[in-house]
Amino acid sequence: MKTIDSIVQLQINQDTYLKDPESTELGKRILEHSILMINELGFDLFTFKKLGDKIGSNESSIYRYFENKHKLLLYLVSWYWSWLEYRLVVHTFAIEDPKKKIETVIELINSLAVQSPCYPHINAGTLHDIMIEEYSKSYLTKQVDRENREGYFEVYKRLVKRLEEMIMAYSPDYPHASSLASLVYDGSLHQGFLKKHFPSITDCHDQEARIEFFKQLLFSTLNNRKNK
Amino acid sequence: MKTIDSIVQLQINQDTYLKDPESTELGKRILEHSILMINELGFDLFTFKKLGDKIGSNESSIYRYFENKHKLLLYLVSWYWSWLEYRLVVHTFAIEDPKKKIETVIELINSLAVQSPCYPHINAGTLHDIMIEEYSKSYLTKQVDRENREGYFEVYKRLVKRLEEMIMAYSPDYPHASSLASLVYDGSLHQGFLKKHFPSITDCHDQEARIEFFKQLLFSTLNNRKNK
DNA sequence: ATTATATGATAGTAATACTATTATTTTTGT
DNA sequence: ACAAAAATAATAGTATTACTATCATATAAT
Repeated sequence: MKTIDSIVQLQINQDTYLKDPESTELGKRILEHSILMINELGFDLFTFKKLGDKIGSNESSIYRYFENKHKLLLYLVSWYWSWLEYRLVVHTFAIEDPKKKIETVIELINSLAVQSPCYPHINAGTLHDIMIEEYSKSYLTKQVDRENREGYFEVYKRLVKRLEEMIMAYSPDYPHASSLASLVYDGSLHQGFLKKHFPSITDCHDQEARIEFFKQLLFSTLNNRKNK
Repeated sequence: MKTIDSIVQLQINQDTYLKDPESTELGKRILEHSILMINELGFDLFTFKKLGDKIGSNESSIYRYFENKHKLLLYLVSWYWSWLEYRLVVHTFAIEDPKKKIETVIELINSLAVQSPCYPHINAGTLHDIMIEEYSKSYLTKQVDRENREGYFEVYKRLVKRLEEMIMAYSPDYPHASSLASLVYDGSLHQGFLKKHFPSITDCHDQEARIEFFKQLLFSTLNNRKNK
């Protein structure tokens, strides 16, 4: 019997691509190897030319799938958040206890990425590394406001709002639920970066430590407020 | 009588520049207008050619001060952190109460940048905006480990450690002092970005709200631990 | 067998991120 | 005031990037 995960299709914003990369073999090769290459070279040194050479295809063919590498990054980022959102919903839906719900979210955000059976060409672990090293570049641009209006960041904002709602369910009188929620998402990736490159300014040297850190942070903040 | 701030010279890592931009008029013009231009165009579209045109100087002359625009960004970032470090030390040195010390740091990090009288050509407000929009790009590179070894991020790490020490003085048994400290620095800039571009996922719509948010976050976390 | 459609190969453009060389101006030391 | 040194400007040139355009070929669908 198939697991639920292996029948799930993720919806990615159609404006990120010209031609759906999931619809062809070449498209999937583009996704697979762009993830590996961005991780190897870094986003700045990654080019469609190099990717074409790697997969034995032509630069011009890749341009038929993605307008440019920025859009490809937006695609990958959306894919990552969509996959996390799916797992988050599945894992928290049936939970009644608001505290347990929040704990589960923190665990999911900070766990090493789980591979999706439906997308064997997308290496979730490598994609998670890209999120740590390159994610900010997808929104630290001069076009961020236009792209935001055009809906490129919807999944991410929805994810933050889901956590925000859980926080409000747990502590209705806490006044900074959305800042706290966005802090957990951004902070988790940032602590992941520090662990790799600036270990002297973080104590979260593995995912367990990170989970502990954020759980304690969040519940102290909320409980303290409660008793106020 | 001169204020103390107007006799202070900031020490910037000498490897960020080829020729000290503070030593000449042209150097100061480079600093002044690079800040304005990076803010206007964004770091990605900013080039030495455009800067040269703007200040009526030649591209090649700018290359004599900075190896490339990445090094210039490292310079500006170091300048920002150095100026904050200086103000932080001055404002907290004489404070005895560990709680008051931490509160002061959070206020300084989240206050609109104060102009340095010694550096009229460096617009601290604009530089703060650059920190919000471009700072991450200074370390999200493939050379980050080498550059870290070469000392380019020392001021920043020292700043984090200063807050870390204050946290430990306040709560010696808290196990995540450095992660909490780095979270405050990174989180403050990130909340600043959200306010500008993704206002729906933050409640910190002005600096007072941000200060309140981080103070409450930090002291709840630490106090909860204390009573444990 | 014909025709769409997808992919590949090639060429070309403007901009970027420089390096190198030479000319001109400014500063300074005597 | 003048020569030497230092700083800056002007010009040219290179490899790479980020594309666009055109045309050829392979594959699939009717």
